[in-house]
Amino acid sequence: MTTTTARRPDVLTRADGSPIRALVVDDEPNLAELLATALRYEGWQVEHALTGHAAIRRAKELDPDVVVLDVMLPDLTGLEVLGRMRATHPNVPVLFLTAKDAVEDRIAGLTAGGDDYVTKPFSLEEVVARLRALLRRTGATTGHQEAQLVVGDLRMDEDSHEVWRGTDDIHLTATEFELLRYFMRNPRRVLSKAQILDRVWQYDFGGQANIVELYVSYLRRKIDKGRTPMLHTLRGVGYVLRPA
Amino acid sequence: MTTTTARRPDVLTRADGSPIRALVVDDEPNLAELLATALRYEGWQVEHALTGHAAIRRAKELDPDVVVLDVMLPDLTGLEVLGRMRATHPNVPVLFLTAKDAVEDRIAGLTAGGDDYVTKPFSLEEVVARLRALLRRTGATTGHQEAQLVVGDLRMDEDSHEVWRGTDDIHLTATEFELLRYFMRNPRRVLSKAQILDRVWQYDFGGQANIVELYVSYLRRKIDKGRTPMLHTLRGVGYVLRPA
DNA sequence: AGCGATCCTGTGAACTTGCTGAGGCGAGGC
DNA sequence: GCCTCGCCTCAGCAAGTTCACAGGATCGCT
Repeated sequence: MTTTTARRPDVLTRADGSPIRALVVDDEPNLAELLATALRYEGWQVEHALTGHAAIRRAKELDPDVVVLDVMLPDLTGLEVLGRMRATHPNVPVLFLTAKDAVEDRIAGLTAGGDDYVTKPFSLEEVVARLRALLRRTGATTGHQEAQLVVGDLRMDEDSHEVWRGTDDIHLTATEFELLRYFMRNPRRVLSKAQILDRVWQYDFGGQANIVELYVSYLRRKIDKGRTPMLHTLRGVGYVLRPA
Repeated sequence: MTTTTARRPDVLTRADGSPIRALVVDDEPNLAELLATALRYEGWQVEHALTGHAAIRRAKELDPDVVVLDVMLPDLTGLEVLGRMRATHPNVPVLFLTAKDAVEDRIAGLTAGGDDYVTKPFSLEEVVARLRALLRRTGATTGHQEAQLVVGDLRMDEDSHEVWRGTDDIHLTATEFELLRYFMRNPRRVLSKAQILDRVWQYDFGGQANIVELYVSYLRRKIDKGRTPMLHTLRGVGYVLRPA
């Protein structure tokens, strides 16, 4: 329970093999904690800051590989923080968090430098996926594979959102895609419905738990139908994706 | 972890392969930051100066390959800066930024030497495209291709603004052209509506977000109608241009 | 076998997202 | 000054997606 590395086949690291350093900037402690936990679980080293000024200061000390930045901070706007941070770290990629309905929450320029953003409420899988995409682009290294996830004859390209089983390509909706990505990032590992709900659905989802069963059912129809099944149910425990 | 190169197939570099050096001169910090971010994303090394005097000084030290110069600076006029800069760097190409309603004869004088200008508010794609055009003329090199972009049987000549699909030539309006250029510079890559809006529309565009859908619809009518579609929608994610 | 718990999936409603026709507005050409 | 063209808004429709619900199937246990 001490080591936090090599839990998964696809841990990203810095070029020298040391852990990715992430800086989370959000003034909402619960949300920041949620994010920090998820990122630590990726094997990354996480710091967090509550204000724009604190963020700029921490960035100087930490020299982070990636920054998660709420655009609505008590003291500075996202663009201001970005500008000041870019003065010392011109290339660090930033993932912005914005409210969905912040009416004309001017996002202008936020993605101009290849940065990205997600709207609240988000799912952790999505945040992690986008951070990984940003890191891949700026040269963090993974043991072996690149933007493709492969389990058995199942293949997923995270960048283009394409999925194949063998030679057939498979069209998935956004939610189905995220669910499958979660499975593919955790092959041969049993995932409970609660875990799935926490990772794949938005953090404020308040619906029925059987939504997971429903989507597993959709997925099976698309990836297992007429083939050797890869998605298995462990009654009372959860689901597992196993190579055929 | 600091490398910003080789993200795209068409990165411009200096003759010896080192990154392009750009100097951005504008007294408006947000705008300068926006430009710097976009140019860094092109893989260039960017410095910026807030005043004419600072610009002249930085130019001497930096020996830039290209300069982006606001004609309205607090201390000197564009012409003055240009003159002094040309004393030390007679050939460096300059892209001027001017207000829409600037006096035209002034600009005529400024661009006489093969330089170029764009009016504010501009779109990042336009600025980048013009800078690339200036650099091409002064001998910066790109890996392989020249002023032509090719994706599948789609072909675009950036200099002449001509576009062909197969043997048919296609007439596009200015906005359609920029949108397609953005797609063609990022083939097989999913582009979100936000990214597109950020890059292709003017930075102060405050209108309806569905303008992107509208123009994608126009583009499809012109390049995909009656053919194998190349422009695909990924619901909830964005659009992607894929060779047929 | 029988029983409860668990899981699967068809149905349909609500909602979201994307597409496109109609039309207003302004700039530029004639 | 009129006409054309390009840019854009708006609104309605179409299609795709998400989700609740509930009845039926399956499983594990006794």
